[in-house]
Amino acid sequence: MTKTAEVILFPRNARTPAQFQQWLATVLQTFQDYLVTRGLTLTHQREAVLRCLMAAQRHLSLEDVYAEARRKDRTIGRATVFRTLRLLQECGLVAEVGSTDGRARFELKADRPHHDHMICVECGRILEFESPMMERFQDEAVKRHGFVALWHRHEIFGRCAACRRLRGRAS
Amino acid sequence: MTKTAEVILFPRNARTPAQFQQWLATVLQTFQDYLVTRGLTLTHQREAVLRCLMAAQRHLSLEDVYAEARRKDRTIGRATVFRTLRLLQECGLVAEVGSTDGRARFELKADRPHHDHMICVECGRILEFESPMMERFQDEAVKRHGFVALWHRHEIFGRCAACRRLRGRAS
DNA sequence: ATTGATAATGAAACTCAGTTTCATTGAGTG
DNA sequence: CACTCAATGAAACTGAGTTTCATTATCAAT
Ligand SMILES: [Mn+2]
Ligand SMILES: [Mn+2]
Ligand SMILES: [Zn+2]
Ligand SMILES: [Zn+2]
Repeated sequence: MTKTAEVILFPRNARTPAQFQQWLATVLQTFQDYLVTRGLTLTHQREAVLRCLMAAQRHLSLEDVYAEARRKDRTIGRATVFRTLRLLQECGLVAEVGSTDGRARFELKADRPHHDHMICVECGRILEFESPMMERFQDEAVKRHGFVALWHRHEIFGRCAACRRLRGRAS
Repeated sequence: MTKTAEVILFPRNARTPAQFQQWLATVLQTFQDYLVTRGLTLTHQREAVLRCLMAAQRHLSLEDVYAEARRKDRTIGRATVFRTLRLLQECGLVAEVGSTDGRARFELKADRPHHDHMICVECGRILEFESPMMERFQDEAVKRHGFVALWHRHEIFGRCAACRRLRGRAS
């Protein structure tokens, strides 16, 4: 049987400031291109939201983004953050991720391959992993049922290694 | 490469009335056993909620169960349905399933093996399938990260065969 | 039967993440 | 400078889910 390859994607590999700027420029361009097709413009508020997500080393909630963006610009509104997150999802740059506390989290899809999530019910940490074999058998299953997949969500809830070590043998 | 085995579980295989009664008795007993350990009792309201889920040929929302149970007993309350659904989840008889309309759906885990879901974004239909291979590679991935899985949710959103036929070539 | 303790219930109120409204501001055009 | 319309943020609204609370059912011990 073929070997599975999995990779932890967070924390994101360090980028030099120069590399970050490069990446930022690319992603901003992608966003702007989308906005143009909709007759919209890339405002500084919209850019701020995107920058927050790009700088983050974890999955942010709407409220997280709002708080973070607000540190730079005291007047930015929750509504704008909400609307920008929707735009970013529409153009495929951002995806929603499950959580254990009832608040949706968001992640950049920009520069990363598809992956699934393990979510720790203890500490809320989200572990990202890839499993090409799982994706492969999923494709098979979908085809077999004449279904056409648009997107999927595969989230495994449980306890992460760190929390198990901390709490001892109790599961 | 090994062949994957998938089975559509809904609509549930027909049961003779006698078989249904048998099944009902078993499941009710399981529920009651759990309630006893908590010092609670199996009331007729609680039984009604469970009966609704057992009789249903589709995934019901809280509101669905409430409406259905209400047809039998005009005074049953939304709060009781809510609380009963929670009890049923706690004892492992019922699980929550995703949806496309923002309302959680529930399904009996009672007599069925683990399975995942394909959810049609067009008609809301929920297709159930099993993929032992997927589960296998999932287990591998989980172990590799020192994670302990408690439960998981694997939901594929897209268009079902029926809706694609209806709407023509457009995806 | 009567009492007292506690489980159970349902109507209504509340929560809160998410979403919309609306008056105002800003950016661009002729 | 008008004029148009995208964009914004404060505040109001929404609605699934959840809790509160006054009332009712259950049942064990008199
Ligand atoms: Mn996947
Ligand atoms: Mn599964
Ligand atoms: Zn953890
Ligand atoms: Zn469909």
